[in-house]
Amino acid sequence: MDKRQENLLKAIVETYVKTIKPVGSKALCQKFHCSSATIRNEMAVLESLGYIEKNHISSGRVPSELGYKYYVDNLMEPEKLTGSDMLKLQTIVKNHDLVLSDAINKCMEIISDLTNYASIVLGNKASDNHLKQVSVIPIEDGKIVALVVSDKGIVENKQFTLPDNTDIKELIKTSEIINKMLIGTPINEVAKRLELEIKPVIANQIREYEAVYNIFYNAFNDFAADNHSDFTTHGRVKILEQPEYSDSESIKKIAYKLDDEKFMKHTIEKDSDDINIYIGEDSDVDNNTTVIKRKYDINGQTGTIAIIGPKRMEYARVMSLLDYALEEIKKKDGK
Amino acid sequence: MDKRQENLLKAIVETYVKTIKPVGSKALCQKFHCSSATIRNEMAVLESLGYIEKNHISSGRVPSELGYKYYVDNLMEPEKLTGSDMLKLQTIVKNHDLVLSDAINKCMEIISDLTNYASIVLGNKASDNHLKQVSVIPIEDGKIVALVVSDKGIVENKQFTLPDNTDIKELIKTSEIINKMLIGTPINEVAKRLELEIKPVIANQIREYEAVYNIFYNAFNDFAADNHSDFTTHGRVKILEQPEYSDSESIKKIAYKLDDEKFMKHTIEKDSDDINIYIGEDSDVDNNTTVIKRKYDINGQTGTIAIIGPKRMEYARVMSLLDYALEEIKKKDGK
DNA sequence: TGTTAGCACTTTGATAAAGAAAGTGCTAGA
DNA sequence: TCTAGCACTTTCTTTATCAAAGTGCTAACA
Repeated sequence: MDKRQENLLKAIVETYVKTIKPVGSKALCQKFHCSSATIRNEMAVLESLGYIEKNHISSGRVPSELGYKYYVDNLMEPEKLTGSDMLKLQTIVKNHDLVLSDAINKCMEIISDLTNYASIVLGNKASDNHLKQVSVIPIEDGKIVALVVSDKGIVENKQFTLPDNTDIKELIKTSEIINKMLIGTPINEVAKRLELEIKPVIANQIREYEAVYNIFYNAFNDFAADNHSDFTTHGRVKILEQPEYSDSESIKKIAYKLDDEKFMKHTIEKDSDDINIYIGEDSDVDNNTTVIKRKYDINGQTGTIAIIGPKRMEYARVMSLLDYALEEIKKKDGK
Repeated sequence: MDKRQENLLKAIVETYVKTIKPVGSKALCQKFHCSSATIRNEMAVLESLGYIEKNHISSGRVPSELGYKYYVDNLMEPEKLTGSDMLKLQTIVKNHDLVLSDAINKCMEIISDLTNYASIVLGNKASDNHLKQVSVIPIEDGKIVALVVSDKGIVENKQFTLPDNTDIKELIKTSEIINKMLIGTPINEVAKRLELEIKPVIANQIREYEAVYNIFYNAFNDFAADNHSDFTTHGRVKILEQPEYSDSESIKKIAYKLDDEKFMKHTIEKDSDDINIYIGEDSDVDNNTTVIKRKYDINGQTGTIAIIGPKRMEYARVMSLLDYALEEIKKKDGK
């Protein structure tokens, strides 16, 4: 591919992203100062290389998956955000006195609004959360709430009906023992240590220790790997405005995928790179869909954010929006 | 309307619900032991009364909104559930040792699965929740988590960055004061009492009392009226299987509504009757949609459950499913 | 007076035909 | 190496046709 062919591919991708219509040779004459026939010849080359495709023999060209990939890897230029886009993100970050995770969520909500793509925020992994405190609070009707708080501020709670013969005091005593012995343990390892270290200890001190043990065991299991609730989606409906999802079959497909938390988590956690762009087939969502995911680490708080939209995505703009949002948040969180 | 006309309306509604096709006169001959012409004459009467409609001059008949209402109020007979339906609900209620609210949620999820309608569970109102405990837990980076627990077991948590000059001890001391003075207060009144009763008290005892006060004020405000998180939707995607939502415009419309928590809460809370059935226009969702809502009170735990589906809903079956689920839960919770 | 057979009439929905629009590939000449 | 020209292809839209389904009405019947 020579320079002109690269420029042509770039122009085809960017025109198609804007117009959503297959790009014909005539449309690009002006930009390249040559005739449509010349463009057609070059297009034939790009097509033989697999970067662009035709829907049918006499239609304009559409970027192929390979074409998008080449564009993203080699041709895309960073896009300058509009003042309005920047302002909206700034307003969020500055005006509200939000903690980090709320600020990230708000920003991703805004980005989803601005672009009509869906967005996802996935917080720290369970293994990055360490036990800070467990407590037991009696509520009405002989029930209790077990609370688990991690050092990152994630809170999980679960209600239990207090088994007969169990004294609330025994639960509280056990929670104190746990707090003494297990603080700082990665959340997903607590259940194991509970069995190995706590159970033998309470066996001597607590009367109904089996029942008590089970309550804590269940509470922690809910908070264990892959099950913590620090996962938020925005714009699951907004994305339906994209014409790629305008027939009911596509709508259902994308809606089901976005609704499937387990699947989305897996897609977003699968590679360990800082930035991944999964285009079409690679997205595992739908041949027409792209997932852009990106890790963040702001003063030790880590997580992943992702944007889900059509393959025909405004790649440069999305990258800039994510950059800008993370930078603004970092700036503010630092001060 | 005489008896035969009522039976005819009943047959039209039930046939249409099953077949989703306008009901012609021929289809009902057998059932009524008469000719299609007779049925046509009776249909003309029902149409003039506004209970059924035609899509076009030569199409079969479809129940009108008024027709559905009449059916629900006067003609519908309680439906015997299939063994399989009952079994699925029983399995949930019995096998898992779930607390009440989890059991209700699970059941509504099952009902949504069984029917392909969406379902909603709305727990106790903020005013039914009374303060049980507030606590402050320091986490990393000088942040804290403020926890509010109600007597119904609802837990809300909010992170704050600890303002400079604020000592965590002052926060904890304040939380103890609140726990001493305000336990039992309806959650939505706490913010007010905080200002009137707590603020003056801590003004003398706490150094940076303004900052401390603000943290608790904000924490409670989040838990106040209409903002508590005890609201769950199931089957927002499942409902798209209904042919009423098969063109993209209808899909988007229902998806937006179901995604709008504020709107759904309002729809489900608006009347104070035990059971309300909002058909079509009345549902405020969509002319093709019905909302069935129903309050429950199981041993003092109150709330509302709702089913959202097409106007062409299996009314009798849904009512029976809701009845059965609530009864099973009540049975189990009592023992 | 209620019921029914018969028939003309209407709308829908599927299928096919026709023509315009958009765009390509290829050839030949500059 | 570029370009003008042209035949060719596919899609999209419009129009026509025809069977299917169902109604309303009339007239006859029990």
